[in-house]
Amino acid sequence: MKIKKEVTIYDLAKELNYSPSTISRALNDHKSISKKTIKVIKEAAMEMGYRPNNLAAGLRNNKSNTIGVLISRINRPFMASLISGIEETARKAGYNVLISQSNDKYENEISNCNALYDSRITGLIVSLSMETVDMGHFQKFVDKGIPIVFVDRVPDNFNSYKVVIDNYTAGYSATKHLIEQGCTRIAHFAGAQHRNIYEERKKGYVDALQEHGLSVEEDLIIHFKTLSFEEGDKATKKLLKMANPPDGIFSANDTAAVSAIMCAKKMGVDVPHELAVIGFNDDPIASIVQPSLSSVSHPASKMGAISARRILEHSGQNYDSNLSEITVLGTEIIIRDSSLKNLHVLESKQSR
Amino acid sequence: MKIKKEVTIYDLAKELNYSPSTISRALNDHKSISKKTIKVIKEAAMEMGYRPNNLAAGLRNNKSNTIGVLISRINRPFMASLISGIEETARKAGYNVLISQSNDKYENEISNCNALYDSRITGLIVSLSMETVDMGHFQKFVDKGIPIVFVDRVPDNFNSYKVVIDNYTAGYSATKHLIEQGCTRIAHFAGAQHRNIYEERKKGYVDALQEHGLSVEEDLIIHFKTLSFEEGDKATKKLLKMANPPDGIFSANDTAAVSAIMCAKKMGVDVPHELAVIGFNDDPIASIVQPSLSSVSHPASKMGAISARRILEHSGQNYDSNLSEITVLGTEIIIRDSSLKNLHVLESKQSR
DNA sequence: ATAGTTAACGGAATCGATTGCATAAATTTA
DNA sequence: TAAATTTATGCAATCGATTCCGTTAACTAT
Repeated sequence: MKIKKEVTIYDLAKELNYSPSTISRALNDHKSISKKTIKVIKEAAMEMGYRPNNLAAGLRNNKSNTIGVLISRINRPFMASLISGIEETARKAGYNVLISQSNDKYENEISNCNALYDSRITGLIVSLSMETVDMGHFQKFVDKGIPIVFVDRVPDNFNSYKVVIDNYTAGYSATKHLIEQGCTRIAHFAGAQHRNIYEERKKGYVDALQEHGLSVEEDLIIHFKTLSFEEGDKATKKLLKMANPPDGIFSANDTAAVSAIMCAKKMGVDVPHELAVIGFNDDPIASIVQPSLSSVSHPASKMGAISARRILEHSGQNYDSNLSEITVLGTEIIIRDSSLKNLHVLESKQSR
Repeated sequence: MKIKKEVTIYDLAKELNYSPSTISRALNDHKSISKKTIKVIKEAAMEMGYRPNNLAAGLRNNKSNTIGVLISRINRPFMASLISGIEETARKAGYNVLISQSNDKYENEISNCNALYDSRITGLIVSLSMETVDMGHFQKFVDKGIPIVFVDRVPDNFNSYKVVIDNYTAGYSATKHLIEQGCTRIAHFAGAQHRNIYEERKKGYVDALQEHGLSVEEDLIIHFKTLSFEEGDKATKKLLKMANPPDGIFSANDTAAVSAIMCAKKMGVDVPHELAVIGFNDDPIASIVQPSLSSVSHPASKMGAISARRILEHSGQNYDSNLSEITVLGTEIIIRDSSLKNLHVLESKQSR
């Protein structure tokens, strides 16, 4: 197999009798090169099959036109959509996207962080691992002036760009929705409380209860480790066996919410009339499960796009150094069957 | 904000009174450097916070220890798991992963392909876009000796590594399963026939019918464009309204299969007794929908891991140049409620 | 017409790691 | 002990693009 040699700006220079400097400038539309020369050079470059060597340029400029992404897991609907949004935006601007997953392990987050750092990424987009508390591994980026955008799972003790949703309001609204549907004993499937998103969702839940004159019962707040299907199943079983079981559940994610629905059905508990359920994320499963799951929809892809744009803006020319800019996006309560008690009441009235 | 300067091998050389060559060799465990010197240099490197500059090394070696991934869409369960497998394997070997999605557009595939090429990736992992027919854009990789691994959606006219599942057998088995459950008029939701996976699944379907003495009716084979939920809903409606409707459906993906189940329920057709359904991919929704969807499970993450390993092996030293190595993985029929007629028959017999 | 500008381009250093070749020292062999 | 190896290290070119600093020529202003 013959290996073709790559065309460089030196080859172009020789061919066209220009210096490499001129070639380089022409290819970058430098103002001090005449339009005519630029045209000639670009055409020759095209014809000779010239392709820029990003590594060489990166070495010289000490950056690689690459955005690094550091997340917990790729194969979660939210994360996949997030990446999708990042990739789309980045690529349109001619940037590459490097991904790495921590699998929610602090150690992996550190080593991936270092690997991305070594790759001279232009900026870093992070959704923290479940375990992460100390933020030391991100300091080197700050020291080097490399922008970091935290998405969704963000730290509260680190000054940087942040792109989040209003978890508090979402939690409040979801809970309020259940209250409006007539629930009076609402349980909450809470995530790890050192992660902002879960803490805020819980706060919204608590405040909604209190502001509507309902008591907050610790028994009804289940603290999950991973909000998995299994955990949800177990928690639901326990709740429904209580002497005074809840009539509603606000789950901090959809996986656990779906497990609650399925567990309730298995136990002969009617959803939504005996137990109304609302989840979080609006995963694809939410509209498939029966009764379909009400949920809070998350603009995942948009969050990715915005995060990428933050980095592009930061490395652009007209960049206004305001490192702690926080973007808060709205959410939407998607009401489906799992929480719709009122309508049904209405219907049964009509059918009498 | 103060920007810290990076430590290079020259800094180490000056500090330790060695030449940069020695530093470089020591850091790479070159045999011609004494273990003592290596130890001294590595410790100093650690202490001074040295981090290798991948761009410089990449420029010199004309490769970047990076695996490029070119897929249609990230936010599909199968693809997300595939990437997850690639990333995990690559990172363990110290490789980075660059991702790009074509959104199933031929044009995007070409431009992403070029972008990855320009990034001097060590190898490329591809799952073809729905539109791709011509393979010209991959030739430059071959010319440069850069390995390409096609995964899942592979070409049949291009000599390269391939990692696939046995789609024919899977299609055959899925159809056979329906036949064994007593179905006699089995419809097929077929994908774009120029993509190997869909063509082979259909072939398996056709052969299974014929070998079991069932006729192949063109009316029962619906050719989809994207196998979306909407398409599936429409197709199911049409099928069930036929004078002689099918009693089984083998769908080439789960999305369309789920839509069939939901459509049938809406139309009052009992699944599985009046209509048995089996899908493909074993997406998370398969176990959530009711009745739960039988499906063919795809070892997505494993396929990703194997693909990555192919590239690592290729660029390793003891590489045996056998460019057309094809890996075929097995699949598993996951039987759930949507296709289980026999058991039910048994149960109803017992209950008499 | 002469000084002052501007436009268009070239020279050469630079980014940081790698490596073929050369050399010096240490060790073994004859 | 001289010669032949082996071991450990240094020199300097190289990868390809970028950019600071000139330099020349053409052009403008006074």
